[in-house]
Amino acid sequence: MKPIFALVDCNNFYASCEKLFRPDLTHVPVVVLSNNDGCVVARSKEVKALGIKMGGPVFKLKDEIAKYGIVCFSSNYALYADLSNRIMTLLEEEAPRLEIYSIDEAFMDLTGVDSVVDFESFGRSVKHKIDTWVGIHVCVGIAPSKTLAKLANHAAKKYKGTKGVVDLTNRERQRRLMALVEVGDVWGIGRRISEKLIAMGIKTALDLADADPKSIRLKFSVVVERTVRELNGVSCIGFEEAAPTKKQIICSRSFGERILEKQLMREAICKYVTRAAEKLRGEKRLTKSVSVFIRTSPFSKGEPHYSNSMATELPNPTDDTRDLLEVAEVLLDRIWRPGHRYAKAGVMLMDFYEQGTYQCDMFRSHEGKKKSKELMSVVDKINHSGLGNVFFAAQGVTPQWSMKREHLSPAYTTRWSDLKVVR
DNA sequence: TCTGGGGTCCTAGGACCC
DNA sequence: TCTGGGGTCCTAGGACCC
Repeated sequence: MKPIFALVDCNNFYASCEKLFRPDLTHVPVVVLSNNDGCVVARSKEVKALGIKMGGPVFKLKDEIAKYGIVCFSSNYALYADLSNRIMTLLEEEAPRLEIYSIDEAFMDLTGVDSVVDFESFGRSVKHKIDTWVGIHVCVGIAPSKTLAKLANHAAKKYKGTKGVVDLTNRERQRRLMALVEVGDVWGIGRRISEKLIAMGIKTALDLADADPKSIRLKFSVVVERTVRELNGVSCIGFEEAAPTKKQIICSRSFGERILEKQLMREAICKYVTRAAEKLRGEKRLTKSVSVFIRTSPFSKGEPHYSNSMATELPNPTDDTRDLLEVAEVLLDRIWRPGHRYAKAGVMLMDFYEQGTYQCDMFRSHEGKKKSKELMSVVDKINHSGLGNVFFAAQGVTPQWSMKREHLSPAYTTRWSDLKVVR
């Protein structure tokens, strides 16, 4: 049977989450900022209507923010993740199979569903449920490939008449829509490739669908060839129900203030190592490779730039924070150059092994490994319980370098004291 | 003064081997 | 003077996504 996909995508997700608990902001333009309150990462529909672009640095938007009374929020990932979980849980009840694609969108496998109910009615009932049970509005696009489902969702968002649901299983309808969509709006076609396509005279999604897949492959890559086939209703990107295991883990941050002292940088690196190790244990994996990078701001003029990274192999795969801290500090010693104003640093883990599959060397006792496992699981348990926070002293107690979050909303859904009160 | 963070996949080219 | 062919592995860089 030919597969059918639905893409459910939340409207202006982060901005909608912030508005959910602030009815006074219902029709007010709202933006959500990146870490350090640096760039705009989400916009409410009022802000989009003002023509304000995604990703722009906030300091360049100061005039517009004042002029239109735009309300700014620092990103509050605990809130967004919690609302995302509620939505995904409801979606799981609706479809036999669900692929959670990102924090605010998921693919549903609707293959065969039309023997029970037509696709559009199905989409409408899903939308109604999320809209009313969670209060976050979603759009639904339905089509025989993921790329077309993305396109259908794009149309559901753009055209009011669709009321948020588009069934794009009909070929004629697919072609009519594709003729209206710019090639750069197709999933998988970014800025670089769309520039090249336009120069070749391929301007719309339909032009791309009608291009010869073989010659597209020669000029670009198999990835773009796949997109051409997907636009023609041939599903090349399959359904992935289980989240694939991670191949690398990165923890990096820009600093709230520039770092000049090595001791402060050491604290930051230790903090990132600790977080990365927690994620690694969450993935139930061991790592054999650690890398550390530090850099000055690429934007600052009139000061020397410095950027460096270094990686190392561990003798044995590990998930013990202490092992990782030890090598990370050595790496930092080797790349640290005094006299720079550092803006960002990070830690990357890669080369993962499943727990229990690696042949360990004979110098590390079995007893030692067991102790390490127990210690790490106690640390993780305490930190997840909300009862307290234990950490390694190396990361510092009161970091001066932590990020700026001057417009943070309360933890409405994850902290008792921040619960919304209705009077 | 102030420009995010975390991922994946593909390709080309070099090193090395027989 | 003549200077192959085929394969693998690794890495860096580019491109994309949310």
